[in-house]
Parts: sequence; structure tokens; C-alpha cells
Amino acid sequence: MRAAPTILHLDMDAFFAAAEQAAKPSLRGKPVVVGGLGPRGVVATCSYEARRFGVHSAMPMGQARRLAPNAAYLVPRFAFYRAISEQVMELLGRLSPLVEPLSLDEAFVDLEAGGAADDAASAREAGERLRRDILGATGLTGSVGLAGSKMIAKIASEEAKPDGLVLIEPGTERELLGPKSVRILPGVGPATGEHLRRAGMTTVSDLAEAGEDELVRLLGRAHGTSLYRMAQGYDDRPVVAERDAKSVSVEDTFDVDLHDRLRIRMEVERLAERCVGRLRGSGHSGRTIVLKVRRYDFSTLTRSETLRGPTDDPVVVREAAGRLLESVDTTGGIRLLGVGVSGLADYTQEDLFAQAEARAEETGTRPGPADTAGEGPETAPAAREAETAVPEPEPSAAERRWAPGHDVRHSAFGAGWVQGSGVGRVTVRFEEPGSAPGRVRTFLVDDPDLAPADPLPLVEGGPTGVAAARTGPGPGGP
DNA sequence: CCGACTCTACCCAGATTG
DNA sequence: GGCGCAATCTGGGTAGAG
Repeated sequence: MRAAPTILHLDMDAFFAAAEQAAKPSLRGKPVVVGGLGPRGVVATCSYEARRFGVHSAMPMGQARRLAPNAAYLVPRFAFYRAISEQVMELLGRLSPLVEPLSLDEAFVDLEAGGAADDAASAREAGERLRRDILGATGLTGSVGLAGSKMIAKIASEEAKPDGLVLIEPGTERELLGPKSVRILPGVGPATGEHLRRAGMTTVSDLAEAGEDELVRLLGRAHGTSLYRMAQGYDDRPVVAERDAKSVSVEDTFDVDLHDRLRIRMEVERLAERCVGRLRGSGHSGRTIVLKVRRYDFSTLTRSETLRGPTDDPVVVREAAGRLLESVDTTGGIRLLGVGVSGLADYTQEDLFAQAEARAEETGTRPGPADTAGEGPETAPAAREAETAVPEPEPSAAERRWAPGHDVRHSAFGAGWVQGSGVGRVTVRFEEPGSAPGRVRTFLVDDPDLAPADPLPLVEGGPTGVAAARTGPGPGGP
């Protein structure tokens, strides 16, 4: 809560879709939908042109295709978006050391901490300059909200969309919030919204009038008090630059439900390996292993096991996840599996061992960082099983190589992108960010003149940084 | 020794966010 | 009838330590 509107919220407009339109001239002004293309994919982001057909994020792809059959459907290219995001975040960093990214396309900035602004006029100036700089560096538009608190700044950027700036003067929050739906408050989603509606509260002013005690009774201590404060326009959460991760998890939804117990076990082990890979990559170890299971009927459960000490050992995590799976009924089929590690320790395994040993010297007990609390049976053959098992029916090499939307280069025709592929052919549109809309040609998938390529800079002379951002060739990205 | 009590850790589900 | 992925937070239950 502050007297000057110096908390800035930036939200890039239809980020993934806008990035694709910038990279592909033929898509500008057209409906574009970015999301998973599998049978169970959902929309990640869509362009404003697609929104006019009723498409929106989190919508099942099949439904989107019915609403907007002529839209371009593309798979997300996270390395590309991350490179653009880094350019944007770099610009934010010039405004203030206090930048809190919420995702690739969104962040809070404390303008006061950086001396970039100290009143409404200077804040507005900084916000407008930022929008110009982002457009210049990336060719993309972003919307800016300015206010005296995070909550109001975020609401402001929402109102500014697309391609705008809204500043809300401190002191005017309550009249602004009062008539709005409770759903605009952070923490009020479908469930809480319905809960409140049943209690007769639909607007923010309803909440303010209900009083704190009533809300606490309805929603519990933490939610109740915070919601009451938010409803008053009261929000003093600071902009926090860096927060360390508290958990790491991976999950997969399968194209068709899994029934075979052995196959399910194999997938859990594979997920455990992937999870540990990321855990170690971030230099962490963790104490609690979590298994997540979504059944055929969408019912979801989690099971967890806490070890005596943190681990980053793939064998330990895999076996713990396997044990947890034993306690789950999989009759009827499994739609999704996930493995996570929480209770992260920011020290490494070596440090941990040193600490455990030091403790052991004092107490006379043995160090046991990798011991399990649950006295699980040692399952030695599990390791070999995963290596010899048959891989799941994944997209073929050609399908991965020629995923729709990905950049390619042809030795004669130059830069282009995959428009579609199938039956041994791949269709490419030859154009690049600075060019006019290009034309389409079709090739055999194994045409030696055609090769995958890195994204080109969106702005003349601008860096993409994609080569650096791309850490490995494997599916699933970094 | 037992029961009541408090504190803490853990477990799990559900909700929310982008 | 269709519903991804990752992370965080909370409420409420249970179990063990003291």
C-alpha cells in the first residue's frame, strides 16, 4: 500500500500467439491458437482474432477447432518464448532491481525501489516508455497497470488490455473495486466464488460489508483475513525479486488411458527419473516424494512419502514412487501420472552428508540421508526393467522433427516454418519475420535439402538468444 | 502409570494461479 | 463430453514427542 502508483504490472498481450504472428507474417491478423495438438491438448494462448470465435485459454483443442476451424494451430515453442521473455525482463531490470516475474509474459516491478518513479506522472512516463521499449526490442505489445499495490496494478493491466496502460490513483481503489465481481480478487476462483455466491456475496462490496469474522468463518483463517483485506483494497504484499523453489514435479497425460499395471509402473519410474534430472539440474535435493494419479474418470489423488533426509538419488526416488503406486487402485484406467519432490534442501548431497556425519559424531547415530522412513523393501531389479522395457508409442521422429510451427531452412528456398505434415510429406511456408507473407511448398519428410532451424530475430538486428536458451535436443525441452 | 494437553511434523485433498 | 502442466498455499486430519 503506498501513496503513489509506483507498482507496475506488465502483461504481454496474447504472448505465445503474438510471438508466433511476429515470426510468421502470413499469420498476422489471423486467428492463431497455440496449444497441445494431441488428442487431449488444451489451448495455451490464442490471438485476439481467435478469441472473437469464442476460443480462450484452457479450452480443449477439439472445441477450439470446432469454433475456429480456419485458425492456425501451433505447438508451443518455449525456447523461443523464453528468449523473448528474457529481452523483456532485461528491460524491466533497467527500471528497478526489484522485479518479480510471475511467468514468461508477466511481472511486477517496484518503480520506487529503482528510483524510476515517485509519483503518478513519473510512473506513467516510465510505463509508457517501457511499452515503447518492449515494442522496439521485440515487436510485441504489452499492457501496463500502475497502482499503489500489486492487486490493483494487476487489475489495472487487465483493464489496459490489449496494448494499453491504466493508472489507478491511490485512494480510488474502493469505489473502483466495490461493484466488481468477487472473482477479480486474487485467490477467488470458481470454487470460492461459488462458495461466496451461496452465501449471498457476489460483489467486492458485499465482502467488505460482510465483515472479517463472517469471511473467516466461511473460508478459514488465512483466506478469510486476506480476502477481507483485499476487498477493502488493502494489499501490502511487497514485490519480491527472487523466491527459491519449494518443489519440483513432472507429470504426463497419456493420449489413451493406461491399464497395464506393468506399463503404469514403468511410466512412474520414467517420470521419477525425469523429476530427479530436473531436481539435480537445479542443485537441489528433497525429502518428500509425491505421486500423483488421475484416473479415467478425472478423479485425482496424491500419495506422498517423507524420507529421513533429503535425497537426489534417482534410485531412491524411483523406488519411493514405486512404493506409493502400490497403494493406488488403478482399475478402470489411468489418465495422468506425476512424480514430484518437495521439502527441498538448497544444500547439495555432499554438504548434506558432511552435516549428517557431523550430527552422527555428536549423537552416535548413523547418517542416513537416503534412508526411507517407511522401511520399504529394497527392489534391486527395478533399474534394469526400465532400460529394457519397450518405449511408449510416442510421436515418430518425423512428427517431432516437423512439428507444426517449427522453423526450418531449405538450401534453395531459405527460411520457413512447418505448416503441417503427414503421410511422408511436410508442408513449409517460406517467410520470415521481416518478409512479406510467403508461399507454401511441400516436400518429402526425408528431403535432404530441408533441415530444422533456430528461430530468427523478430526485430531487425535484434538478438534471439534461442541457441543459448536451448539446452538440449530431447523432447520436452529444457 | 495414566490421561489430558500442546506442539510439531506429516499426509492428503482441493483450490488457485499463469 | 470435453478438460495440460507446474507450482504454491491452505485446511483439516492423524500420529508421536514431551
